[in-house]
Amino acid sequence: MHAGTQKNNEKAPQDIVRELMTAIATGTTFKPDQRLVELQLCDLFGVKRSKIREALRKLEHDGFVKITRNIGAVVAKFSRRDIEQIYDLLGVLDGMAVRVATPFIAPEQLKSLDNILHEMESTDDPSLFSNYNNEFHALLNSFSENNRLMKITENLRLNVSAMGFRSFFAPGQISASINDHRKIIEAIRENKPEKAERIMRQHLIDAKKRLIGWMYKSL
Amino acid sequence: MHAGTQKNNEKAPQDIVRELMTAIATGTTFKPDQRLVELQLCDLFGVKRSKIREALRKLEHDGFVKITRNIGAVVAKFSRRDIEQIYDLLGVLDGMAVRVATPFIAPEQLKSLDNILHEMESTDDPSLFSNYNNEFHALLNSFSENNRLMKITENLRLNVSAMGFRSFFAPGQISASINDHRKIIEAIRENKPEKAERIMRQHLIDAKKRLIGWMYKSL
DNA sequence: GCAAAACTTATTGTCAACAATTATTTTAGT
DNA sequence: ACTAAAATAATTGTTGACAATAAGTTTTGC
Repeated sequence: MHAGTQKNNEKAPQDIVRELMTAIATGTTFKPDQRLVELQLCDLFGVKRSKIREALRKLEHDGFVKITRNIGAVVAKFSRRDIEQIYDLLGVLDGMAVRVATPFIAPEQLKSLDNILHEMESTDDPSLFSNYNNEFHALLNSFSENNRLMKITENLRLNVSAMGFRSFFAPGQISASINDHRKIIEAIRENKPEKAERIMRQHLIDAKKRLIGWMYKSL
Repeated sequence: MHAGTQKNNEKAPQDIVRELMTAIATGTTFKPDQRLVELQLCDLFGVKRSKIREALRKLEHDGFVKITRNIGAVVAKFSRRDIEQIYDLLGVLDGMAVRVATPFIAPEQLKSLDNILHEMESTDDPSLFSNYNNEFHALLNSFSENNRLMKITENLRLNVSAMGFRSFFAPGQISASINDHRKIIEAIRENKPEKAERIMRQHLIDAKKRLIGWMYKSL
């Protein structure tokens, strides 16, 4: 069925944002610096221009596109500096989350974290691994019961994905990540918030270094 | 160039957001739970409805209003939990900022921080003090050269202001704040990033406790 | 042939009218 | 006088048309 004919109406504008966001984040449909033409998106998503415009504004606010007046939206391109900024922020925020959450994490919650870790251990597909990794951190952050923190970190992670490469292609990233997560779970089990925070911070600093080193290895 | 003069039109939509944001944040014009009617805002700002709508969406995204379908925007109301969340986040983010910045802060930058501190010492108007306080933290955060962090913390601080009370009415807040800032500057001068971070964190934890204690003193 | 100017097309920005929904007032019944 | 239903008004949501601007194409002058 063609784009125009929606028997029963209405994709929620929120869904458009989601779809566009993941389309950008996975990099399957749109690439950095690509221009996003409103009418084309209308066709693609089968909605009217007002919805698309609204969605694009939200995406701009979240850093996925850059909108220039009379020119429109282009997919954001991230610099080395951007990557460093994002990982630094994730370090302190994820660290805070695990510190706050640790004293209150119930055994079954710990178990669910452990389950995700097991999934991570049983795959070597970087893309799949990345999904589990995001799941792990998102779940852990949710235990902090700070929904602002949740939203910020979720957004930062999506931005990382939107950079167009898979972080876990960097050599050593996967095994180091598994190791770190194991240590984090251990610290939670021991009910040592500060220790968990320290490990989490270092975990993201190391990931940043490995990633940057891999991306700019030729330099 | 102020509100009202619409001979030649064109107030940038960005300016509308700013004005509305500060109007909400200062609490002079709008109060929590107040409904913001689009046409009234059009009148007030002398712009068309499309601009207002766009501005309101941005404000919603930043947490200043809540938009409900077919009802519209109402000024956000913050709970005790919100305050705790915001201060916790500010603690780790401002802490990170000062840690990252400390090794690179030049003498004249330190001087400008010191100048703001002197201004803080020479007033006892809580509202004015609050402005200087925001200025201090914003300047310090800018030295971290992490513009994402800048944006996040700026927003969180505006949210604090939007709560409709002035944080520095809480007893002891002003003198304790001056003391903490002095210690932070000292740590920067000694070039001790981790120490500065620790003090900054504690600074915001203490502020949170004092504020919460004051707000809910009857309990 | 090439650069600049003029023209054409494509795209975004703005607006006013209308539709859909919610809030308020009036009316009717007991 | 009170409640519930109906009617009215106020408000937000959506759309298509048009204006303003940028991008692309052809023409012109040299």
